[in-house]
Amino acid sequence: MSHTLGIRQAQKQKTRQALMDAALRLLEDQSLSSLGLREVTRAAGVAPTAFYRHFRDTADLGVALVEETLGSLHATIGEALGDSRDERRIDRTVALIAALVRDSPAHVRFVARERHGGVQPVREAIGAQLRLFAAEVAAAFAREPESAGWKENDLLMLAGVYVDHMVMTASALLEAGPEEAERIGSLARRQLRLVSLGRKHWLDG
Amino acid sequence: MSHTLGIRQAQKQKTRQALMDAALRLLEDQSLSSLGLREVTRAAGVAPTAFYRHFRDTADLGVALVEETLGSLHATIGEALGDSRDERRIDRTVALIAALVRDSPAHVRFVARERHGGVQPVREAIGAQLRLFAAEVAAAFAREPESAGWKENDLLMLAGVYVDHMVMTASALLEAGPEEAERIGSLARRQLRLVSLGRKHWLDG
DNA sequence: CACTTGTGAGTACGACTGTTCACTGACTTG
DNA sequence: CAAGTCAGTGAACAGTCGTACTCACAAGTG
Repeated sequence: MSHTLGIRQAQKQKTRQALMDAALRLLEDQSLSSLGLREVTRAAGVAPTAFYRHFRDTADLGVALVEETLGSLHATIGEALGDSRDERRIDRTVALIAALVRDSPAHVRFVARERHGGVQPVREAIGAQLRLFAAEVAAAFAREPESAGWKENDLLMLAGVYVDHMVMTASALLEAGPEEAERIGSLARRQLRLVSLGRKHWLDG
Repeated sequence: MSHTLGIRQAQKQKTRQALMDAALRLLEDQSLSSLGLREVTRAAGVAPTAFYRHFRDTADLGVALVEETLGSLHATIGEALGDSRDERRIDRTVALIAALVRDSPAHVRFVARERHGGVQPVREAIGAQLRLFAAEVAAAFAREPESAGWKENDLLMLAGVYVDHMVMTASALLEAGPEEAERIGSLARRQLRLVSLGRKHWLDG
């Protein structure tokens, strides 16, 4: 049973999680580049020096937060894209984004904010994850008969539009309150339908 | 001749501009929420207290930077969108973005970064400007015969896709070096063409 | 001319920052 | 059960931060 972590390891993980949770809460109204190490430890109820047992600096913590937010999302998104009927897929995708924003708004806010933020390693971590998503979306499209005749490059282009659009929608849902969620969801679905129409006629000319 | 500012006013403007330029340079590798007042004045070669003569705080300076970056862009963008031929308009739009990024990368980086950044007043200022752009783009589309039968709401939806896409392209051009500019420009043009195809067939069903 | 106004300089303050170090005490291992 | 490991502590370091003062001086006004 190598699964059961020792008491020691378990408590370490707990402190690490406390630091990440505290950081995420503080990041709701500031950027990572202004997040102080002491600030985080204070909010987590830990001595400042304990921070170094888990992260090199706040940028390192940021990268860990990216992993936590986006790392477990690949399976979910692949599932939603598996639907072959266009209308259904759009509905499921938008619903997935809406659920994500509803259930963990702080995580989503963090990623949207730091995607172009002032901390390079975090920007790169997010960029890498999003490129991964785009590749998966492209692969899902490639499996459909509609994609016959498409160049791989163009499939990636299309996937890029989808992924960018998801991030934009998530961000819009965040900035608006829950009362506007339905309006934004409807807007997002129409935009995806527009893109989907473009896809259908891509090879026409 | 009320145009000629007094020597006094002129020097004040000069100091103000020096502060904004210094801030913009510092913001290339950090976010506004971590930008210090002293940091800015030090870089501008001015005493810390002089800052208060021009701005209430760094957030206020940020709003001024938004105005400087986006305020003068409305005319330019309207001109590019005036072209009625689809292909030409796409080329001109992408070229405009590329030129903007080439000529004032720091300004563009600032806007892309703070659009979802940690300083609320700046986020709102950027949001307001982008909504203004979207309205102008929608108005430009509305003038074309292709838009007959379109609901105003759908025109705004289409315009939103355009504006979001411009920001994304600008940001992508920033993160990649100049050697990748052509590849990203080509990608952006294909994505706009996809959207344009969707537009043509929007009323088909 | 004297007078008001506003700009920028200078100083000082208390609070906060990241990082280092020696240390404790609970858990793990032989 | 003893020895070793190591997450977390608390004190001290040299900085930076925003802000509140006072002050000199130049520009515009009557």
